[in-house]
Amino acid sequence: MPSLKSELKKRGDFDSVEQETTLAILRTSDLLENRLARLLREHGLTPSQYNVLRILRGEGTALPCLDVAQRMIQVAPAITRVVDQLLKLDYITKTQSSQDRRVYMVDIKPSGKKLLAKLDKPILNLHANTMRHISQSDQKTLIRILESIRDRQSD
Amino acid sequence: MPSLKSELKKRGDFDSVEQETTLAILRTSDLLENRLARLLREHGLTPSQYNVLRILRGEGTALPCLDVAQRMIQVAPAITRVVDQLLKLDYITKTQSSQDRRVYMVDIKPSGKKLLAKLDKPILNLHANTMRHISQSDQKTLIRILESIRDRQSD
DNA sequence: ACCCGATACATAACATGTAAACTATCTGGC
DNA sequence: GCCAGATAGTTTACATGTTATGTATCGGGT
Repeated sequence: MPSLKSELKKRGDFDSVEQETTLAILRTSDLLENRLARLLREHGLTPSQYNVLRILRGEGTALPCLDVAQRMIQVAPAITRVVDQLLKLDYITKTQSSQDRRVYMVDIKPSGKKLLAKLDKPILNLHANTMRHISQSDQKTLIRILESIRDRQSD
Repeated sequence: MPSLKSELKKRGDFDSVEQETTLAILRTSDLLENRLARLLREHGLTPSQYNVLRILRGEGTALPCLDVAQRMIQVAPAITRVVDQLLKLDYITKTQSSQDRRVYMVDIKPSGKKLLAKLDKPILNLHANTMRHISQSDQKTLIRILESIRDRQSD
């Protein structure tokens, strides 16, 4: 563990470098989430709905609800509702599996794919714009450090 | 709370380094948020409630609701409810200002300060543990890059 | 064949974020 | 003074995340 005590004294608002790092990540994430949410809202989608569609398009085949949940790092109840929403919006299908009747397979419809296709470029632009002042080298550094933070976690 | 962080690395034709950077930030933030939320929950607090208490303790004096909201980068309606919750929990006070009767000042009570004092060390430990494998130098790099991402945003 | 634990979802209850509309109050210009 | 517009908060409606709990179904061991 790094030298906590030496840093404790003059850190101003922060109790430790670790805390400052954490807050920096949380704040930045919040900013990015909001920007993405705003863009998606213009197209009538929420971030969760968008993520489900992205997963289904990426997979290229129908998936059980829980598989979608797993890829979104989310819990079952959240998926149930998002799937319901997307069904209402007519972007996906949901069919009970005949092999295992507990399972419901969801798949993206052409209308969903069309919507995603319309979103691809604006979203790419959004991300490019957000990072336009950050060098590729800094971005790679960022990715590397963040990855090591995530990978080293036990739970 | 999921805890299964499958790092799927699929590169679509519209992916980019910028997008990867964004996703890295969002995923890491999600992880950190969840860990903090779990710790706070053990003490009966939500992250929002904790943040309000932290702000009030840090300020050292009563604040108008909207000032609290501003510091949390949140919108008014969210604050109204969190303040209500904290009132019910008896951790804060809320009094109408006599100068401007539209304004309601909120302040932390001794019970709130006591709770925060109990939380300080566990939270410090949590952050330290999360970052235990990350060098101080990497953390500072991280903070610098994230800061420049946030600072360069127009909105 | 039957029961019991595991699995896939769904539902309920709660907290929070967002936008939009509403109330109360203040303030500047007339 | 009075009124129009701004400001502080609240309320409402909606989507989502969380935990706890319920329901249907599957599957293995006896």
